[in-house]
Amino acid sequence: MFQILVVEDDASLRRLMSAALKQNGYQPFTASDGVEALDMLEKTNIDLIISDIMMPNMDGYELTRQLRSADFQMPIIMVTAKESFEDKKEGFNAGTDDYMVKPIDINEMILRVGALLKRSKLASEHTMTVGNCVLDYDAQTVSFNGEPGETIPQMEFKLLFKLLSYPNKIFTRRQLLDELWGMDKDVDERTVDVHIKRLRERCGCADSFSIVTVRGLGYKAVKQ
Amino acid sequence: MFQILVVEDDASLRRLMSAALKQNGYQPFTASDGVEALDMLEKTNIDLIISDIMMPNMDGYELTRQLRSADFQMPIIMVTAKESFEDKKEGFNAGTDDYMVKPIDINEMILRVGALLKRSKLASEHTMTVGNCVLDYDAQTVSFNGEPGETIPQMEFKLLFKLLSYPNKIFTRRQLLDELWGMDKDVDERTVDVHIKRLRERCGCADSFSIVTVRGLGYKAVKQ
DNA sequence: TTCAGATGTAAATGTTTTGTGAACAAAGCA
DNA sequence: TGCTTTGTTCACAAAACATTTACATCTGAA
Repeated sequence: MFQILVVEDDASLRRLMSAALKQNGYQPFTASDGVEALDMLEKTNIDLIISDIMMPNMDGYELTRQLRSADFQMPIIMVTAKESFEDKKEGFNAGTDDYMVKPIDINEMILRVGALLKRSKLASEHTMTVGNCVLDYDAQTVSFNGEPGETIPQMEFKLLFKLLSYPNKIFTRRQLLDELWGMDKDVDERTVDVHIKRLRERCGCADSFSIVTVRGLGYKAVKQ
Repeated sequence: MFQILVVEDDASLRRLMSAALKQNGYQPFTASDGVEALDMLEKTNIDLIISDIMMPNMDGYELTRQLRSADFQMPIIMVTAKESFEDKKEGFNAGTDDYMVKPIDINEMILRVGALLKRSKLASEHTMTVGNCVLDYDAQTVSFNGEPGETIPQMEFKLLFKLLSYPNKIFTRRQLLDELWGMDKDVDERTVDVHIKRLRERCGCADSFSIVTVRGLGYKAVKQ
């Protein structure tokens, strides 16, 4: 059973979220601010966190940053009152995985939780197999036809992993730069092209996927 | 733009709901009973239905059942006069997604519509199905008969998506240029013809729609 | 039926986007 | 430090696509 931590200072909303999670087969834990949350994380094995941004003592961003720097890798859903770009930007910099805007739709929350857990479970298996190709996230290696894995450059690996995690989904260059390089970096969009080119060469022997250009939009991985 | 069908026999309430939806950026369609509603569903691509329960000819439950068995998957909000458990039970059995009790709070209605659309959009991953043809908005692909989708050029995709979103609606070339190319662009109207031609070739194997010329006016997609 | 205007279509043209090699910069390492 | 690997930028070639053009064909009103 997945364990989910709800960090929210409004007690009635916290109860509502907690009840909905329980009803959907998750085990909820709660905290009313970031300090309590960190404390709770010490004592439990949390799989996913839903956290408000505005909280006393320690806000959601700070919580996220502390978690990530303490090497906690679970998905984090941030809850925000305002749907502003600045918020999202700061959130993603801090290492957030998803966003919800208040007032929260409980059904939507359950859906997002399910989606993130599914994805993170996949990611936490640490390997991804696509046809004759195996990616190992920990070793940052790619291997074909069962041969010993080859360590490949970080950027190429991240890019490949991202694309293969969402087959068929088109990523714009900007999206890839934001998500893989980071919002703050000021890198030319053409850089993506170069990494894509190198990836294509490297994955020439892949039998079950290819990286496809969608002119005017970006790139996507297509499974064959 | 999301298209919402209001099924309600009280004309003044229907108008009120319709106006509120329009004001909030949705495109409302109306029907006064279940039979009319089914008719309307043939001619449009409705994203969500708000339906009264008590109506002449065919009540809301029956409508829901017929829709679900005809494989329509859009969310349905039921409007009921009495807040009885039996009602809700029957409604959820029939396949309803949400409930509202009369007298309707228009703001609440808009909120519920927004929430449901967000959810169904998440779940359906942005696809539109018309007969044997599936358009995937994220992947910009078109597929027929369940075969793997083919990525098609942006303009063709936008054009096809637009036409199929409003089956039977006639678009003038000027309208299409303004809405798909953008007001500012100064493009010859004949350009539309060329894209239409290419689309027709591409969609030759579509079994349930075709793109029809309306001489002197423009083009429309017709469901068969 | 005729004819003018509307539409279909192939091909030419123009524009934008992408691929790619090479050079350079930065980081990691012995 | 000097060497190797990785990441980025740039410039130009190549490709993809959009648009225009020119002409054939169709349509409906007179």
